[in-house]
Amino acid sequence: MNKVKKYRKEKGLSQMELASKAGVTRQTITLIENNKYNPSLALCLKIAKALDSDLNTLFWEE
Amino acid sequence: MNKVKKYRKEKGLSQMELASKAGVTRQTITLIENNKYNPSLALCLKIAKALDSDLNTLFWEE
DNA sequence: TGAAATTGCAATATATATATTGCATAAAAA
DNA sequence: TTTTTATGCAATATATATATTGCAATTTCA
Repeated sequence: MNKVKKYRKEKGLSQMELASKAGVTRQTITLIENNKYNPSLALCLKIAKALDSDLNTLFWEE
Repeated sequence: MNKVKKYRKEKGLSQMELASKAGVTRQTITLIENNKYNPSLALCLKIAKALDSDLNTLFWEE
Protein backbone atom coordinates (compact mmCIF):
# COMPACT_ATOMS: atom_id res chain seq x y z
CA MET A 1 0.00 0.00 0.00
CA ASN A 2 2.36 2.80 1.09
CA LYS A 3 5.51 3.38 -0.92
CA VAL A 4 8.04 3.95 1.85
CA LYS A 5 10.10 0.85 1.09
CA LYS A 6 10.24 1.68 -2.60
CA TYR A 7 11.43 5.26 -2.05
CA ARG A 8 13.83 4.29 0.73
CA LYS A 9 15.54 1.82 -1.58
CA GLU A 10 15.71 4.37 -4.38
CA LYS A 11 17.60 6.60 -1.96
CA GLY A 12 19.91 3.74 -1.07
CA LEU A 13 19.07 3.90 2.63
CA SER A 14 18.81 1.00 5.06
CA GLN A 15 15.90 0.80 7.48
CA MET A 16 18.32 1.83 10.23
CA GLU A 17 19.47 4.91 8.36
CA LEU A 18 15.94 6.01 7.59
CA ALA A 19 14.91 5.36 11.17
CA SER A 20 17.63 7.55 12.56
CA LYS A 21 17.03 10.32 10.02
CA ALA A 22 13.37 10.26 11.01
CA GLY A 23 14.13 9.96 14.72
CA VAL A 24 12.32 6.67 15.31
CA THR A 25 13.35 3.06 15.80
CA ARG A 26 14.00 0.57 13.05
CA GLN A 27 11.11 -1.55 14.29
CA THR A 28 8.73 1.32 13.56
CA ILE A 29 10.02 1.61 10.00
CA THR A 30 9.73 -2.16 9.48
CA LEU A 31 6.13 -2.20 10.63
CA ILE A 32 5.13 0.75 8.49
CA GLU A 33 6.82 -0.61 5.36
CA ASN A 34 4.98 -3.89 5.83
CA ASN A 35 1.65 -2.17 6.53
CA LYS A 36 1.46 -3.68 9.99
CA TYR A 37 0.14 -0.49 11.41
CA ASN A 38 -1.01 2.96 10.94
CA PRO A 39 1.60 5.70 11.46
CA SER A 40 0.80 9.09 12.92
CA LEU A 41 0.78 12.21 10.78
CA ALA A 42 3.84 13.54 12.60
CA LEU A 43 5.72 10.39 11.71
CA CYS A 44 4.57 10.47 8.09
CA LEU A 45 5.89 14.02 7.86
CA LYS A 46 9.26 13.02 9.31
CA ILE A 47 9.59 10.09 6.93
CA ALA A 48 8.56 12.18 3.95
CA LYS A 49 11.16 14.80 4.78
CA ALA A 50 13.85 12.20 5.45
CA LEU A 51 13.22 10.83 1.95
CA ASP A 52 13.04 14.30 0.34
CA SER A 53 9.51 13.41 -0.62
CA ASP A 54 5.99 14.37 0.46
CA LEU A 55 2.79 12.92 1.90
CA ASN A 56 0.93 12.32 -1.33
CA THR A 57 3.85 10.57 -2.99
CA LEU A 58 4.42 8.16 -0.12
CA PHE A 59 0.98 7.67 1.41
CA TRP A 60 -1.83 8.72 -0.89
CA GLU A 61 -4.07 6.03 -2.30
CA GLU A 62 -6.97 6.49 -4.67
CA MET B 1 -0.91 24.35 11.28
CA ASN B 2 -3.17 21.91 9.38
CA LYS B 3 -5.84 23.32 7.11
CA VAL B 4 -8.78 21.06 7.95
CA LYS B 5 -10.93 23.80 9.44
CA LYS B 6 -10.33 26.08 6.48
CA TYR B 7 -11.29 23.46 3.88
CA ARG B 8 -14.21 22.14 5.93
CA LYS B 9 -15.70 25.64 6.03
CA GLU B 10 -15.14 26.14 2.32
CA LYS B 11 -17.22 23.00 1.79
CA GLY B 12 -19.92 24.36 4.10
CA LEU B 13 -19.74 21.38 6.45
CA SER B 14 -20.17 21.38 10.22
CA GLN B 15 -17.77 19.45 12.41
CA MET B 16 -20.53 16.88 12.92
CA GLU B 17 -21.06 16.41 9.21
CA LEU B 18 -17.36 16.00 8.54
CA ALA B 19 -17.04 13.62 11.47
CA SER B 20 -19.78 11.38 10.18
CA LYS B 21 -18.50 11.46 6.61
CA ALA B 22 -15.10 10.44 7.94
CA GLY B 23 -16.52 7.90 10.35
CA VAL B 24 -15.15 9.44 13.56
CA THR B 25 -16.55 11.49 16.42
CA ARG B 26 -16.91 15.24 16.43
CA GLN B 27 -14.49 15.44 19.34
CA THR B 28 -11.77 13.94 17.17
CA ILE B 29 -12.37 16.55 14.47
CA THR B 30 -12.33 19.36 17.02
CA LEU B 31 -9.00 18.24 18.45
CA ILE B 32 -7.39 17.86 15.05
CA GLU B 33 -8.60 21.24 13.80
CA ASN B 34 -7.17 22.86 16.92
CA ASN B 35 -3.90 20.95 16.67
CA LYS B 36 -4.45 19.30 20.01
CA TYR B 37 -3.14 16.04 18.72
CA ASN B 38 -1.61 14.06 16.03
CA PRO B 39 -4.04 12.11 13.83
CA SER B 40 -3.22 8.74 12.32
CA LEU B 41 -2.56 8.34 8.61
CA ALA B 42 -5.78 6.35 8.19
CA LEU B 43 -7.73 9.23 9.67
CA CYS B 44 -5.94 11.84 7.55
CA LEU B 45 -6.88 9.82 4.48
CA LYS B 46 -10.53 9.64 5.52
CA ILE B 47 -10.67 13.37 6.19
CA ALA B 48 -8.95 14.20 2.93
CA LYS B 49 -11.42 12.08 0.98
CA ALA B 50 -14.39 13.48 2.89
CA LEU B 51 -13.27 16.96 1.87
CA ASP B 52 -12.50 15.93 -1.74
CA SER B 53 -8.95 16.95 -1.03
CA ASP B 54 -5.60 15.21 -0.44
CA LEU B 55 -2.86 14.79 2.15
CA ASN B 56 -0.50 17.48 0.92
CA THR B 57 -3.21 20.11 0.67
CA LEU B 58 -4.48 19.52 4.18
CA PHE B 59 -1.45 18.41 6.14
CA TRP B 60 1.82 19.23 4.43
CA GLU B 61 4.04 21.83 6.01
CA GLU B 62 7.36 23.08 4.72
C1' DT C 1 -36.34 37.63 21.32
C1' DG C 2 -35.92 32.46 22.08
C1' DA C 3 -35.03 27.90 20.26
C1' DA C 4 -31.79 25.22 17.70
C1' DA C 5 -27.34 24.41 15.88
C1' DT C 6 -22.36 24.87 16.28
C1' DT C 7 -18.17 24.79 18.62
C1' DG C 8 -14.67 24.17 22.52
C1' DC C 9 -13.44 21.55 26.07
C1' DA C 10 -13.32 18.28 30.36
C1' DA C 11 -13.22 13.46 32.23
C1' DT C 12 -12.81 8.78 31.74
C1' DA C 13 -12.07 4.36 29.17
C1' DT C 14 -10.03 1.66 25.53
C1' DA C 15 -7.29 0.61 21.59
C1' DT C 16 -3.13 1.00 19.44
C1' DA C 17 1.27 3.48 17.92
C1' DT C 18 5.87 3.49 19.21
C1' DA C 19 10.12 2.18 22.03
C1' DT C 20 13.05 -1.28 23.62
C1' DT C 21 15.41 -5.56 23.51
C1' DG C 22 16.57 -9.48 21.41
C1' DC C 23 16.71 -13.44 18.15
C1' DA C 24 16.63 -15.86 13.50
C1' DT C 25 17.36 -15.74 8.73
C1' DA C 26 19.38 -14.13 4.60
C1' DA C 27 22.36 -11.48 1.90
C1' DA C 28 26.77 -9.04 1.22
C1' DA C 29 31.36 -8.63 1.86
C1' DA C 30 35.75 -9.89 3.85
C1' DT D 1 34.01 -20.08 4.67
C1' DT D 2 33.52 -16.66 8.23
C1' DT D 3 31.98 -12.16 9.51
C1' DT D 4 29.11 -8.18 8.96
C1' DT D 5 24.93 -5.97 7.60
C1' DA D 6 20.02 -5.94 6.63
C1' DT D 7 15.55 -7.41 7.44
C1' DG D 8 11.38 -9.63 9.77
C1' DC D 9 9.28 -10.53 13.77
C1' DA D 10 8.12 -11.58 19.03
C1' DA D 11 7.28 -9.83 23.75
C1' DT D 12 6.61 -6.36 26.91
C1' DA D 13 6.02 -1.44 28.48
C1' DT D 14 4.47 3.22 27.85
C1' DA D 15 2.40 7.10 25.66
C1' DT D 16 -1.25 8.80 23.24
C1' DA D 17 -5.07 8.67 19.63
C1' DT D 18 -9.82 8.03 19.60
C1' DA D 19 -14.60 7.11 21.60
C1' DT D 20 -18.08 8.41 24.69
C1' DT D 21 -20.76 11.50 27.36
C1' DG D 22 -21.89 15.77 28.72
C1' DC D 23 -21.86 20.80 29.57
C1' DA D 24 -21.09 25.88 28.63
C1' DA D 25 -20.65 29.54 25.37
C1' DT D 26 -21.60 31.33 20.85
C1' DT D 27 -23.80 31.81 16.74
C1' DT D 28 -27.74 31.20 13.57
C1' DC D 29 -32.26 31.43 12.46
C1' DA D 30 -37.42 30.94 13.40
